[in-house]
Amino acid sequence: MTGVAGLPRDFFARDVLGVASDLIGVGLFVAGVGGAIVETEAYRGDDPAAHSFRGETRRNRAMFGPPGHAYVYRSYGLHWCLNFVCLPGSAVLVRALAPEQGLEAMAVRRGGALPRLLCAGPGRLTQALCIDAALDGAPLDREPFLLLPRKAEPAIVTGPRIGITKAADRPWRFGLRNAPSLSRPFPKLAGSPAFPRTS
DNA sequence: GGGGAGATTATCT
DNA sequence: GATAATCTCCCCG
Repeated sequence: MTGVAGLPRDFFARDVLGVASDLIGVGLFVAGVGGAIVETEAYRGDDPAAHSFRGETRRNRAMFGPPGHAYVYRSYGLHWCLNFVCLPGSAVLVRALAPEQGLEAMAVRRGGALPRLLCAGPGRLTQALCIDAALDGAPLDREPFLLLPRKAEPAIVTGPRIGITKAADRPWRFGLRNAPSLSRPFPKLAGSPAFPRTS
């Protein structure tokens, strides 16, 4: 098997929306530290919110490379964010994990954060897993990465992507329903009993 | 060459 | 809720 470890060959070489959804529940480990992916977002080349929308730059070069590799970029000058490259110009942002392995290492790297907050956000999970520019463009089927297929069909919820202004209405955020480590809750459906119109 | 926005987060009010 | 931290790219001169 030559694909990403345990995942079907060409798992990433298809529409980014399907990849983002199918990544929920997949195990992500870096040097043995990590857990199950519980939140992702899809960014496509024809999507004004995507870094690749205006063409290739030094920062986004990995987004135009082969599928199944990492795209790591610095966010707001402080944090690193991890993406999985799919078809050229498209990628999945990994936003949150449910911590499983290496809890102590994560806690040290995260300054003693509560377990629920170790990997609950794109900047938090990269800090917990020691992901930075050194892994930009790295293949996901080799060390230090390890990806393991999910064991059961997860209950997936969707909603608008977080923190963007362009194409903000597209529901391209995917999550594991009721996961404690989500970066933020998913919005309830409008008109549901949880949100009575009080006007 | 300069100013502002951005796929964020910790800390304070 | 508001704000600071301060990298990279974009757009306008």
